[in-house]
Amino acid sequence: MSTNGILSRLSRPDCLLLEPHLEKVRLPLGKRLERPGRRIEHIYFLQRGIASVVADGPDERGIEVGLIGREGMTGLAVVMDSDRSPYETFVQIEGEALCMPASNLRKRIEESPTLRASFLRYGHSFVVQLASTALANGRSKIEERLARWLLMAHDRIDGDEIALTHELLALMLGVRRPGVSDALKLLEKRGLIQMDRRAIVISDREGLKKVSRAYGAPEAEYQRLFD
Amino acid sequence: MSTNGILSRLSRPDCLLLEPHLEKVRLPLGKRLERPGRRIEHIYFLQRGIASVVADGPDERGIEVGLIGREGMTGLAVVMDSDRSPYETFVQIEGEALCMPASNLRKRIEESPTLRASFLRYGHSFVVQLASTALANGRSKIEERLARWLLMAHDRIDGDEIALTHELLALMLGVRRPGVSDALKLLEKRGLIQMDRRAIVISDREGLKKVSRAYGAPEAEYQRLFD
DNA sequence: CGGCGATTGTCCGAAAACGTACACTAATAG
DNA sequence: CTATTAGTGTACGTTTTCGGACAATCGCCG
Repeated sequence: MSTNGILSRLSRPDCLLLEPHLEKVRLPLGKRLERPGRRIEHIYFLQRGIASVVADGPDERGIEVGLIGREGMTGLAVVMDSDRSPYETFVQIEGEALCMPASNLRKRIEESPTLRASFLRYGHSFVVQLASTALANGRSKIEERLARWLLMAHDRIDGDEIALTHELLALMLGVRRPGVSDALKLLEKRGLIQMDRRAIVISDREGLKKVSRAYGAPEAEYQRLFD
Repeated sequence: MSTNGILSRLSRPDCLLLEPHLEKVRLPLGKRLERPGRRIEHIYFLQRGIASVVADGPDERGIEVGLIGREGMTGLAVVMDSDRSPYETFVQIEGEALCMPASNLRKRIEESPTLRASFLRYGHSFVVQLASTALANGRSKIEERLARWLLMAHDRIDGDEIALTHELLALMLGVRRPGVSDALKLLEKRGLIQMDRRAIVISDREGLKKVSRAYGAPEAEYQRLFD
């Protein structure tokens, strides 16, 4: 069922439990899927595109703490028996998702322990992603964090072209825009990527992995738990 | 029951469900409560002292991503239907905990939805803490991150004296040791802390909060969910 | 009391990232 | 086809942090 990593791995019964509530929706660029401190109304199982979870300090600009694509879902707070989170989630690269009301999800995971377990396991891999972001932010330089981000985005799209601007990337990483431009050029010089206007093409994944030291842990955890 | 923030807020029945399995243990400095990639054998509900969750890059030194004290528990991965995590958890400031086998916890949370919900809610506040660490690591300078760490530690101890060395703090924050010494002196000059050998005394919590811009979100979330 | 190890203070040059400004260039609209 | 604008390249001095070294100091043990 679906091209979503969580849904496609559900058992037949769990699948049937959700199906009546799922509705296909488009995810236009910039659409807000969750707002900080506001009740979560809908859960999105992404099929295409990328959403960012962004933390804002009290006064200052935000920084991305998590990335969600076709492997995952939004609204983990609901799975964790909460109903909101202090962070914002919005569409970074347009796509589609299957959407369902949070209240329905809450009921379904009470009915099916295996369904709940699936969501919790994804939640665990997301937790590892958060920790890995904290590690990267604390110990890696821009070039390395950029490589990590590109790899994570690459995992979540079709093809090798990631369409976004340096400006956006800078916002995500919480650094200056010229810092991103410089780092990208370094990666290009090493033959790891190519740059077009508004787009980056991944040409050497393995090379990027060597550059980015913090990539891999969440991905390994996801695979361990789902395969 | 107990001085642990989670346990003390459980309902009577949930309490009785856990009590037979809990055993009081000492937490000596440096004790490893979880090892990266290894099966989690025991869950610890801290009563006193502080444990650190540390992420290590493949080759390099680690960095702290989370802090656990009397408000919380270790072994969240088990609650998330996993059995291990890629990160290490060890005792940073000695204390005591109530300890139970992971297998028992797994069974109890299947028996009691309300018990599971309690753990999940704590898990949510911990997720927010991870995100907040990622924010601080990405956007704050050493002095600000240090203020945040001191506040988080202060929340988890009795009194105002935090006993540890600059060296340890540097490891936690993922920065150089002299960087910590310098930042501490800045905080001392502002009258926010006092320094003894191997110890730091908090003298102005509110002042520290002003310095540390990333403090507060996880704490607010914990309070919202538990009170 | 003297010595020793652990802890902290201080300094150096170098690297990384900052904030800001401005020129250039490609896509787009009129 | 030109004018406009978003996106990118580049440059400046400054701040922050790094990596490493070394001196000073404290607490403890013999």
